[in-house]
Amino acid sequence: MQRTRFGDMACSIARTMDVIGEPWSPLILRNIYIGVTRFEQLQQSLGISRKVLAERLKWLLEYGVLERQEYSSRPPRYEYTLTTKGMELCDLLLVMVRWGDRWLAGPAGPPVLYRHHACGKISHVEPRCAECGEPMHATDIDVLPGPGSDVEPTD
Amino acid sequence: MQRTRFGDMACSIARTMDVIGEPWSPLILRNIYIGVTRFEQLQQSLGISRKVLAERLKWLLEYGVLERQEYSSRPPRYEYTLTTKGMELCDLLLVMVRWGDRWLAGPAGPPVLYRHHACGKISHVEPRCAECGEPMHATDIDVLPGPGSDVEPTD
DNA sequence: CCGAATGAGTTCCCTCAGGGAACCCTATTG
DNA sequence: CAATAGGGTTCCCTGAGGGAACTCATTCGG
Repeated sequence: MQRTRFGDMACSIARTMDVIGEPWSPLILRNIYIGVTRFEQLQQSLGISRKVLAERLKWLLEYGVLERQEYSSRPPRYEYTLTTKGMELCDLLLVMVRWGDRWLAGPAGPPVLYRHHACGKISHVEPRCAECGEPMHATDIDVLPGPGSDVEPTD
Repeated sequence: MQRTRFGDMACSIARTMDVIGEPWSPLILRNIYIGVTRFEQLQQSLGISRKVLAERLKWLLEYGVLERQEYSSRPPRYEYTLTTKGMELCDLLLVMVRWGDRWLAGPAGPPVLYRHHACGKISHVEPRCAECGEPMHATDIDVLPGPGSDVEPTD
C-alpha cells in the first residue's frame, strides 16, 4: 500500500505500521469499536473518501483485523466487526489516546473519557511490565536482539 | 502533511496520527531512541529518501517530539534527540512492538527483545488501569464524552 | 407501476506527497 | 588542491489520496 514495503522489515514497529500506518486506519478501527460498523456510516462520520475507505476496509480484512458480516441478503448489506486481532489493536489506540490527551488536548481537555469496568473510575492506560507489574516505560528497558532479528540490517 | 487535517479533529487518536501517522515517523523515533541520531545514519539505516527524512525531522521538531543539538560547529553538524514528549511516544512504540510480535512475527519469533530494568527479565508491556492497576483492555471500558468533545460530530 | 431512496461499492480525473538521484555548501583531511 | 563527510535542497516522475459521479440490486411511497 505504501511506497516502501514496511511489512517485510524485521521490525515489529514497521510491520504494525504496515497494517495501520496510514492515518485513516486507526480512526476506522475506533469507529467500528464504538459501533459505527457500516460503510455508509463510516464514510459519513469520518468524512473519508469512499474510494479510500473501500481500500482500507479491504486491507484490514486481508490482515484479519476486521471481519465482514452480512446483515441482509438481497440486497446484500454488510457490517464490519473487529476480530480478536483487531480488538487488541484497540489497546494500542488507547495508548495513542493517552499520549494525545497528555500532549495535544489543549485547554478544553480530552475529547473522550474512559471508564474502567473493573473499578468504575474514569482512568487511562499505563504501560506495565508483564513480568513484575511495575511501570515499564521506554526509559526503563534495555533493547536486545531477538530470534527473528535475522539478516536485515534495518533492525 | 497529510491531505486531510487530522490535527484539527476533536479526537486524540487523530491528533496523535497527525504527528506520527505516517509510517516513517515511528521508525525514525525508534532509531533515535536506540542511538541513531544523525541525519546520515538515519537515512542509511532506514533506507528512507533524504527528502522525506528532512521533512519528517522538521515536522517532529516543530511538534516538540525531537530536539536538535549541534555537536560540531564549523562545519555545523547536528544530532537529534528525544524530548520528554518524544520519549513518551516511545512508550507507544513498545505497545506497537507488542502487537506486532504477537500477530505478525511469524515462526522466527520477535526481532527484538526488551529487558525491564526493574526486574531484569525479558518482558513486554501490558496496559493497566492507572487507577486500580488491573489490566485495562479495549474490552474492559466504557467510552464517555469528555470536556473537549465540542462541536465536532467526528467525535 | 413508476420514481425515489438506500447501501455498498467502483470509476474517473486531478493534485500533491513519496522515491530517487543529483546537486550544493562548508570544512577537514591527505 | 582534490577528495571526503555531513546535512541538507532541488528536480522530476509516479502513484496514492480526495472528490464527484456512476452502478447495481432492492425496497418503499404514492
